[in-house]
Amino acid sequence: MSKLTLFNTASQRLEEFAPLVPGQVRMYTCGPTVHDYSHVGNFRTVLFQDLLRRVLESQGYQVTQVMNITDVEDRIIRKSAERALSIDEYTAPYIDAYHEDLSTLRVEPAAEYPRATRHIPEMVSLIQQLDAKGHTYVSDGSTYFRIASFPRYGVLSHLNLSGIKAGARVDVDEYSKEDPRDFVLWKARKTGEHFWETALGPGRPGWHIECSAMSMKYLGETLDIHTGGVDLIFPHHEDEIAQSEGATGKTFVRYWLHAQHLQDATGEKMSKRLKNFATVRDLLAEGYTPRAIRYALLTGAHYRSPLAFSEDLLRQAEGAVRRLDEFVVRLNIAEDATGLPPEDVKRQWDDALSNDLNIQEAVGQLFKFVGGLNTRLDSASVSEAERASAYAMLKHANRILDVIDFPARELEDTITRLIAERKSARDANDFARADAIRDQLKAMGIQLYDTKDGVRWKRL
RNA sequence: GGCGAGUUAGCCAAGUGGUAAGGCAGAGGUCUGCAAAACCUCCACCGCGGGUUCGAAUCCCGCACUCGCCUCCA
Repeated sequence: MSKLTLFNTASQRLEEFAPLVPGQVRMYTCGPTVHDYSHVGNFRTVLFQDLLRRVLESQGYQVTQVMNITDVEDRIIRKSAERALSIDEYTAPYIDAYHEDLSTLRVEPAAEYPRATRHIPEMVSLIQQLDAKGHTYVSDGSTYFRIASFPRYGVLSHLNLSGIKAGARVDVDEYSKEDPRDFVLWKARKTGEHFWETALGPGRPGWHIECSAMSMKYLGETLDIHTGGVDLIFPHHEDEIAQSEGATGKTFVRYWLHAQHLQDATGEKMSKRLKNFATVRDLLAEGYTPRAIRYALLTGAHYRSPLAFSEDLLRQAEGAVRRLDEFVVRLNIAEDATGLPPEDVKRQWDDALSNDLNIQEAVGQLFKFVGGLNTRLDSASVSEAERASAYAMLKHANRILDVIDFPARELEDTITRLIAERKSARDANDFARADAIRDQLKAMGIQLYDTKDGVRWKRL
C-alpha cells in the first residue's frame, strides 16, 4: 500500500509519516474539559483521532495513545463553587458520561486518560524547570511564561501576534503581564476558589501546562503525533510547544494534526456558547443508532473540512449502514469462513486512507465493490470462495469503520422451528399463517427475506 | 483589520490537467403470494468573470458569498 501521508499543521503541508521509533507511534490527543456533557462536535474530533489511530494500527504500527481529561478550568471552578461541590464531585458524572459516550461510538480506548488534578506535582516541576531556564516571571503571585524568551513562538499557528493589544481580550487578573502575549503557567489563588498549596505558592495550574506535563510524563519528551480541534492551534498548542521545548530543549511534537469543526445545520460552528449543539445522548433519545452517529461523524466530510451536522446527515448515515448490513446478510457466509479480501479493492481502500485519511474515497470504493457484487449476486451464482473473499473485505474495512454488524449465523432452536413452520405454511399456500409467523419473528428481532435461493434472515 | 479554509446534482461528498467516485432521497421498471432486500434505467453545463493550455472542477488573476482562528472553545 502507499505510504501514509498526513497534513502537518506546523508545515501546512502533506508529509510522509514515519515515527521516531520504527513501528511504534506515540500519540497524544486533546480530550474533554469535563465541565458539562460533551457534544457531538467534540466527538467529531474524537472520531478523527479514532480514525487516525485505527489507520496507524491497520498499517502495523503499535500505537500508544494518551488522552487527557481536563478537570481544572475556569468553568469547572465556577460551577463547582456555585454548587458547593468539590472539583471531583462536580466532574465525576461528566467523566463517567464521557466514557459511556466513547463506548457508544465504538471509540478504541486510549492507553491512559490522565487527569489534570492528579498531576499537579508534575506541572509544578515542569514550571520549575522553565524557571531555571529563565522562561518565567512572577507577578502578583502568578507565574507567567515570557514569550520574549522563546523566539520560535508562533511556528505552529503562523499568527502575527504583534497585533494583540493589551486589555482588549485580556482577563482582569492578567493586567500585570509584561507582554500581552505572555500566558499564565500558575494562577495565584483567588478568594473562594479551589487551590493547591505548592512550591509556586497557593493557586492552580494554567490551562496549557497540564498537556505538556502529562504528555511528556506518559509518552516522553518528543511525541510523534499530537491532535486536537483547530481551535486549539492557538493559543493552546502554541503555548504547549513553548512550555515543553522551553523546558527540554527538544522537539516536542513531530506531527501536529487538527480536525475541523462540526457546524450546525445552518453552517455555524457548533458550540456550547451558541447553544446549537446536540449530545450523543440527545441523538440516542431521538432514535438514531450509535452506528449511524459514528458513520455520520466519521465519513460525513474529510477531517480537515467543516461538517454541517443535520438530521438529514444522520438519516443518510442510517441508510448507508443498512446497505452494508444487508450486503453481509446477502453474502450468507459462515462466521468462521476464511478468505482474503480482493487485492484490488483492498488496495484502493488502504491507499485512500493512506492519503491523509481520505475515508470518503475509501468508502466510495467500498460501495462500488458492493454494488458490483450485488449485481452479480442477482444475475449469476457467485462461488462461496468469492463470497468469503467479499466478507473478508468487509471485515477489513470494518477495522476502520466499525459500523457493520456481523451477526452470528446460528439461531436458537425455537426460531429455527418457527422458520421451518412458516416454510410449511407457505408451501401449503397458507399465507396468512406464514405472514403471522414472519411478524412474530420480527417482534423477536429476526427479519426474514424470501429469495430465489430460499429464506434468509437477519437480526434487527 | 490580520491569517486560514471553503463554494461539485434535491441533500451529503470524492476528485489536485485528459471530457464528473460513492451514499441518501426521488421517478420508472425487474423480481416477489405479499413484504423486505437487491438489480436495471433516469437525474450535474463543478459560485461568477477573465486568462494559461491541444485540453481545467482541477493551474493563474479578479469578484461574490460562507465559515473558522486572532488568550483558556474540540
